[in-house]
Amino acid sequence: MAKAPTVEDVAAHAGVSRQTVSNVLNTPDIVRPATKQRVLEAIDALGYRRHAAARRLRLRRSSTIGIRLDPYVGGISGVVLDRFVHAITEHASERGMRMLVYAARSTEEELARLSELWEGSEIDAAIITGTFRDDPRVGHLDAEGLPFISFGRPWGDDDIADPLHLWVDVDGASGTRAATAHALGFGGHVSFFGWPPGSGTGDDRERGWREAVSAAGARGGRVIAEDSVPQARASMAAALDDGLVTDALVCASDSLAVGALLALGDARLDLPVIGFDNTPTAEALGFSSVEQRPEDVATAVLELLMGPTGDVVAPRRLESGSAHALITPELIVR
Amino acid sequence: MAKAPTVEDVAAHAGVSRQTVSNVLNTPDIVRPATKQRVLEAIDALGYRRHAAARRLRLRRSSTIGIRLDPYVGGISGVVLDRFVHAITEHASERGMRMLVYAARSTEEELARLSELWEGSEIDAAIITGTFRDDPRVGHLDAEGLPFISFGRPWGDDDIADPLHLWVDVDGASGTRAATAHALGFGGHVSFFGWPPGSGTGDDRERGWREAVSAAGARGGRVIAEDSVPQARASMAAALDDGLVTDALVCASDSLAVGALLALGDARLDLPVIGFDNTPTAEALGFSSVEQRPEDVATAVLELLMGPTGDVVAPRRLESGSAHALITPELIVR
DNA sequence: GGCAGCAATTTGAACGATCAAACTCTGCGT
DNA sequence: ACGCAGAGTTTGATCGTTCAAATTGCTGCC
Repeated sequence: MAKAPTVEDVAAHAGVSRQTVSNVLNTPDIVRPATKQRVLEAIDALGYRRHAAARRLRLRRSSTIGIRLDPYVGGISGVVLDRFVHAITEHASERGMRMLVYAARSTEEELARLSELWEGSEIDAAIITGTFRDDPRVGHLDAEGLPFISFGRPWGDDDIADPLHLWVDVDGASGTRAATAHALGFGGHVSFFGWPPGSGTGDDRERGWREAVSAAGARGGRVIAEDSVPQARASMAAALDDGLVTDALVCASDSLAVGALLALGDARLDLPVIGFDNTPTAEALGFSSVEQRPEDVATAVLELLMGPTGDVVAPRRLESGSAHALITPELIVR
Repeated sequence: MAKAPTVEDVAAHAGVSRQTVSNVLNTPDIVRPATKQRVLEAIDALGYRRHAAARRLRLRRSSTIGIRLDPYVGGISGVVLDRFVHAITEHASERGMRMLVYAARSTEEELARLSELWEGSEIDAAIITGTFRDDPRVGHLDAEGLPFISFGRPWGDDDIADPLHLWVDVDGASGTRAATAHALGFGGHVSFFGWPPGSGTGDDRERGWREAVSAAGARGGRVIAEDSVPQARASMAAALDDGLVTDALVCASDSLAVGALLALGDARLDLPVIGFDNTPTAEALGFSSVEQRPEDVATAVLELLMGPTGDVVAPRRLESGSAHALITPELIVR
């Protein structure tokens, strides 16, 4: 292809100067309409497009956001993140932003990559996911001065009133509450199938079930397993052997739900099982599941990071109550 | 944070000139060891990092590759692509390349986005996926002069001897051949569950089964369904009603396999089912499946696009037989 | 007529890196 | 003593854009 045209070429073609072309693109209001018209025609005629690198150099901003692609670990649940990444890419593009992805196998590697990208001015901000209590990434990124936001709350003592950083999360308790309310339509004994206690996310989801059950004056048991189908199947099989009788089952994840369904099948039992994450597997096997709404998460993330309509990174201030967004998930009934 | 140091700052700190610092970074061999040492120490002391935008502007190359994030359409199979994207991100980073993702809802939108990125010098090359016969993207990208490679073959009359563009694909026939060979261990009647004819990928996978069955002097039927679990379940139920008797089943996808398993369960039948793509669902439900090896695909893609070890985009020439790579998939037995 | 005031446009400089050409220094042969 | 080769290093120019300051052209007013 021929050399790409520059502002100078456009200027010559339109019979104006460099800066006027720049003004047409950046501050069109200060250019006389007739001139603007001529410049726009020249841009069109030459097929001019701003050179991204030159612009970035001059503006000292890359208009790019970094996000990690998590390693594939097998299992069912990468999908929520993948959908989130897709949604954020779409919305970022609408605001003139680009998404740069990086791969990392560990938190240390992730921080190394992020420092590299930030110090090399390749990104203006980062989105981190799967935050946990006392997450080392928070301190590190704060120290580097890299603006960031997390999908996942800090899980501090009071993450809402005393925000340590910007975050967006899904209200897990609300999801299991809705699931439990729906499940109670099948009978008064609704059990919960969750993860070992200690994970913020898991405890939150269990709380929703507990609240809904007690609010309805109903009852239910609680079964625990690690988040893998075989382990879930085994745990649930044991629980059934031990005489767990229940009218419906609310699960902390679709993996647990699949394991439960398999165990129920083995025991020739059939009862409603509700999963969490609404993965393709839930859709394929046809069980109900709580949908995290990654689209809404993506919108909220950009709003906190760039303001309601801006096209530059301008993180919301860390003030009590306004530094986060809590998305209400939706129960998909099947 | 303080202003990031530049080459000039490093130079001053080390008592040398701009260019010497640049030489230490780019052509270390021509710098005297003692000088190099001093410069490296200065770089370390100041925490210097090259400014990506400045470098890109001067070098007229972005060291960035664009790849589309496919919209989430539901169903089971986005996973292969996600794993591929992850793998390519990892390997690209090892070669000093970055991956920029973009979202598009249609082929037209994809081309618009790619033109934008290419004309704005944001990317040096693109990777497209899911190519089909007479894919409009090929002509368009060729016309624009954007170097690209596809994951998925062109499906032309002779895509190997007369390459239209660079491509890497998985040898589907080889996968189903292996699956069928394994299935024949369960009896001499192995059937194939595939998609309606006409899709290159589907026909290719069917061919592998056909070849393996006839090579073994065995027999088998052929059932067809669209790639969705409910449709697969219905088609397979009908086939079973019609008296399809078989010792094992080889499927064109994990979606079909899940549908088949559900139909078999309904009919109280139990026979080995082998899927394709080795999705998390196959792992979760515990059926065998053909693994596409996205890692190998990623390596091959970069090799064709950048040469065996280069760190610049330098597409392989379009010569018969050397413009593609065909990856042999692996049967995962469960 | 002359000039203030303003809008529209132009010119010079800068962003931070690398290439190409110019320069310095040492060692060696004559 | 002089010139030359070559390694090592420095200086000037450039990539394409935007900011800041300077310039031009016009209107209205005294």
